[in-house]
Amino acid sequence: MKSSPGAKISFKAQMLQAREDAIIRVVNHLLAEKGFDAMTVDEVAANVGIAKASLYKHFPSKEDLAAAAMVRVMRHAQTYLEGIAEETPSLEKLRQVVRWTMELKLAGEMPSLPSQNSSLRATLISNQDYMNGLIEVSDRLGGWIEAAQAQGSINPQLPAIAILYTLYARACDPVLEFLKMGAQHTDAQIVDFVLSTCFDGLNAR
Amino acid sequence: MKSSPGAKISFKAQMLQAREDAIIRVVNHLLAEKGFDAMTVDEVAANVGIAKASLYKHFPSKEDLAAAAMVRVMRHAQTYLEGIAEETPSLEKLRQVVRWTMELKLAGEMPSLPSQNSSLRATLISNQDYMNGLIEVSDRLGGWIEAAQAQGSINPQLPAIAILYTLYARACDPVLEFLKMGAQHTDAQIVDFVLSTCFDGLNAR
DNA sequence: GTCTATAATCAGATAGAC
DNA sequence: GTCTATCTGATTATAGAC
Repeated sequence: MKSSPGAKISFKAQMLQAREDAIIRVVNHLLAEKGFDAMTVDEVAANVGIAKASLYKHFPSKEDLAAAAMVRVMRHAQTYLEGIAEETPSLEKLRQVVRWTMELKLAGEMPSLPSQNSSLRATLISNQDYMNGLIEVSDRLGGWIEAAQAQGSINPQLPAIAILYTLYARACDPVLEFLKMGAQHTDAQIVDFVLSTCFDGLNAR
Repeated sequence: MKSSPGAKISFKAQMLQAREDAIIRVVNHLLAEKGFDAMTVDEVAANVGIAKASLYKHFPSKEDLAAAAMVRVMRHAQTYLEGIAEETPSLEKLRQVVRWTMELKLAGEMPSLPSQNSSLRATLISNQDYMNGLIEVSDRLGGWIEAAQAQGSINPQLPAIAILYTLYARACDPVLEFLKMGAQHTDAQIVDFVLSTCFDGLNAR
C-alpha cells in the first residue's frame, strides 16, 4: 500500500526506518571498535536486540551492513562540509575537516574497513549511495586542495590526489590510537599533534 | 645427538633452519599481500610445498607464524639501522629509515598485522625475540629523534613518542598503496611524495 | 618430520513456522 | 518481519601411520 495523500510516511515505514537506523548505528560502532573482520553478524544482532535472521531481512550480507555504515558516514561528512563557511580560507577548511575526522575517530565513531578485502570492495563500489557520496566529498575536497595550492598555502609540488589520500588517511591513522593507549595526553592534544605532523610536518620550521 | 667438536652445526639442524626460513619467507610475503586475517594456514603450507600438519610441527599456531615473520623484519631493520653511517645527521638518518621502510612496503615485503587482534597481540608481546628487537629499534630511533630535536632539525614541540609512532606508521600507510593503484607515478615518486608529506608537511614552505 | 585424513569450531547465511 | 533451529563452508588445529 502506498502512503496516503500529503506525502506522509506510513507508520510501518517509519518503524522500518528506525530499526534500520538502529542497526546501522550498532554496525558503525562495532566497525569503529573492532574492524570489519573481527565484527561478527551475531554480535550485531545481539547488540541490536533482534535475531540474526531478522537482520538478514534488512541487509543481504555482512558486506552490505558495512556499506550501509559507510553511506551513513559519507552523509555525515557531506553535512559537515556544507556547514563550513564559504569565506574560510581553503587551507583552514582542510584543517577543519581533518580535525573533525580525527575527533570522530577518537570518539569511536569512525568505522574502519580493511583496504584489501575484495568482496567488501566490490560491495562498496557497486553501492551507488556510497560512491556518489565519496565522489562528492572528494570533489569538494579536491577543489579546496587546488585552491590552497593556487594561493600558495599548500605545497604545489605535490599531486592533488596525493594530498587527498593523505587527508583521508587521517581517518585510519594508527598514531591516534597508539597515543591514546599511552594515556599521556588528552584527546585534544593528540589531535593537535597529528594535525601538526600532517600540515607542518616533522621538520622544525 | 649434540653437534661434533668445532661448533659445527649438524646437517639436520641446517635443513631444519633452511625449511623454517622458507616458511617465514612465505608467511612474510602473504602477510604483506593480504594481511593476517586473510592469510590462511593452508595457503602457507601450499606455498611452502609441505603439508599443513608439518607446518604445525615447526610453529604451534598461526599467530606464531606471524610473530616469526615480525621477528625477521625486526632483525632486518636492526641490520639496516646498524649500517647507517654514524656521522650522518640525525634528521637524515630518520629520513633514510622511513625511505627504507616504504620501499620495503612497496616491494611487497612489509608484513601488515591488524592492530586490534588480541590473540595475536598476546603472542607478539610474549615473544622475547620480537620484543627485544622492537625495543632496540625504538631506542635507537628515539635517540636520533631526540638528537634531531636538540639540534633544531625536528620540531621540538612534539613529544618524541608521537614522532616515533608517526615514523612507524609509514610502514602501514595506505597512501602508498592507493597511489600505487592509481598507476600514475613510479615507486620512487610515491616514496618521495610521502617522504615529503611526512617531514615537510602539506603546507607550503 | 612428513604425510593423509579428520576433528572441532566458528561464522555467514537460510528454512520454515508464526 | 521476527523468531528458533539448522545448514554450509571455511579454517585452525590434531591424530596417527610411516
